[in-house]
Amino acid sequence: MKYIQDSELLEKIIQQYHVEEMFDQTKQLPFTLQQYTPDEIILLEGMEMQSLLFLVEGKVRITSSIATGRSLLLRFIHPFSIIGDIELIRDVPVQSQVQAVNECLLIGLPFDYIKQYEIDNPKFLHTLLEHVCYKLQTCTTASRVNLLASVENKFASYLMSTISAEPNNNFGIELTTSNIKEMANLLGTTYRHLNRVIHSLTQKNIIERDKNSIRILNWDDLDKASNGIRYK
Amino acid sequence: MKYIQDSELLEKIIQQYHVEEMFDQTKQLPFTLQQYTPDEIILLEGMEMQSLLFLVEGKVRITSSIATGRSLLLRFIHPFSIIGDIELIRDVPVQSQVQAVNECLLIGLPFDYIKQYEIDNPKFLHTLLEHVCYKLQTCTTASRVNLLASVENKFASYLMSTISAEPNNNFGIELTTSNIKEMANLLGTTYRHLNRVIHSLTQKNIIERDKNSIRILNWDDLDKASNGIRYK
DNA sequence: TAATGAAAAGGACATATGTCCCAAAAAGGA
DNA sequence: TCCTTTTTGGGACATATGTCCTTTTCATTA
Repeated sequence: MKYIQDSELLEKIIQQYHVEEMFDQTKQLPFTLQQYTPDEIILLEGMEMQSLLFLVEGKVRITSSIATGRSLLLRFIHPFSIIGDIELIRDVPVQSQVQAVNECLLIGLPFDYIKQYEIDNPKFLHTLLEHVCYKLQTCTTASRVNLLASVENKFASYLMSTISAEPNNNFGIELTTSNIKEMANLLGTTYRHLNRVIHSLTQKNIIERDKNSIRILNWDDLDKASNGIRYK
Repeated sequence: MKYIQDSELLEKIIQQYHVEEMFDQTKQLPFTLQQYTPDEIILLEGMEMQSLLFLVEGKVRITSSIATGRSLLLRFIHPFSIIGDIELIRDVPVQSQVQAVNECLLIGLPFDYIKQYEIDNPKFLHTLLEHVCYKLQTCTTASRVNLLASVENKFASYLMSTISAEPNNNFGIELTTSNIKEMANLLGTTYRHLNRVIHSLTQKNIIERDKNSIRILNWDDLDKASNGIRYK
C-alpha cells in the first residue's frame, strides 16, 4: 500500500463522488489517499480496523475464511463502496478478507475522527445505512444463490468477473494457471474438482487452456454456463 | 393478526425494551400492538411494507423463496428485533417471508410517520444501523455455514430450534408429520431426502417417529448431529 | 544427460443429494 | 365393507463433489 500525497486528486475524487455531502464540515477532513497494487491484501480477517475506507477506483474481492483453511468468495465491490461499516458500528475486528483485484484507490477516514465528529450526523448515518442495507440485501441473495449454483456456474461467473476487470482485453484473455488452487478456494471447492470443471469447459470449447493461461473462446456460452450467477 | 388495544401493556413493553430512548418525542408515537398466532404469516415476499415492526414477544422465522417454488430458511429472530429495516431504507418491497413460530407480539410504527419525524434522528438511525449490521454479520456467517452444513446438520439444528420454542416440553416433544414437506423446503432440500435423513436419525435412536409426531429421544446426540449449526 | 524430487493432473471410489417412479397406506365414497 | 383415489414412503438410479492416491510433467542437481 502506498499513501498518495496529492490533494488535488483527492479533491477531484471527493467532488466526483459527492463525498463532502456526506459530512458536516466539508473541509479539512483527515482523509488519506491509498493506492494498492493488483492482488495486494487490503484487510486481513481479525485485525483491528482503524479507518473507514471508501473504494473510489478499481475492483476489490471480499472473501471469508472457513474452518479448513479454505476461503469463500463473498462478493466483488466497485466504486463507490464503503469498507468497514460493520467494524465501525459494532466495534468488532475485521470480518472478511479484502483484497485488490486490480490497481485500486481508496480513501481512508479514521474511526477516531468519525466517532468524535460525525457519528451523530444524519447524512453520514444515512449513507452508511444505505450501503449496509444494500450489502444485506445482496448477501441474502447470495445465500440463495449458493444453494442453486454449481461449481461450474460459479467458476464461469468468476472468470467473467475477474477477466473483464483486466485492461488488456485485446484478443483473447490470459490468466495464469498458477492460481487455480486459489480460485478453487475462492469458489469453495477443491483443486481436484475445479480441474474437472475446467476440463469440461475446455471440452465444450468454451475456454482454452495451455501451459500458463486460460483463454475464453466463447463468452456467450460461458455466460450460459454461469446460469445467471453474478458476483456483482 | 389481531390488533391489541391495551395502552398499559404497550407502555410496559416500551419501557422494557427502552423503545422511547430510540425516538425523539417519547409520547404519542402512533404505535400499534399486534398479536400473531403460531404459524401465522406476518409478511409475504413482494408486498409493500407500511410499518416498521419490532418483535417484542415470541419467535419468528425468516425465509426466502427461490425459483423452483422452494424456500430457504434464513434465520429465526427473537425479541428485541427490527423487521422492515431494508424496506424502510431502500424503499423496496418485502424481501423475505416472515412467519410466527409461536404466539408473537409485535409493535408497528408507520413508515410515513418515521419518514416525517424520525428519519434524521441519530438515535433512531443508530439503532437501525446496529440491527442491520448485526443481520449482515449473521448473514455472512450463514453463507459460510451453507457451504459446510449437510441436510442432517441443518435438520437437527432446525428441530432443536423449533421444538425448544414449544411450551409443552413435558416428556418428549411432538411435531406433526404433515409439514415434513414444508420443513424440507425450509432446509433447501427435497421431501425425499429429508425422509432419508429422518430415517437415518431414527435408526440411530436420536429421534422417534410415529404416525403424527417426531419425538426427540436424545438431545445430546441431536446436538452433535447439528454439528454446531445454529439458526440463532 | 540421467537421476531425483516437487508440482500438477487425473483415476478410482465414496458420499450427499436430486429425480423419477412405483408400492404401501390412508382416506373417502358407494 | 370393499373399491377407488389421494397421500406418503421408499427403491433405483443419476449427478455433483469430496478424498485418496497414482501417474505424469517439469524442473533441479549431480
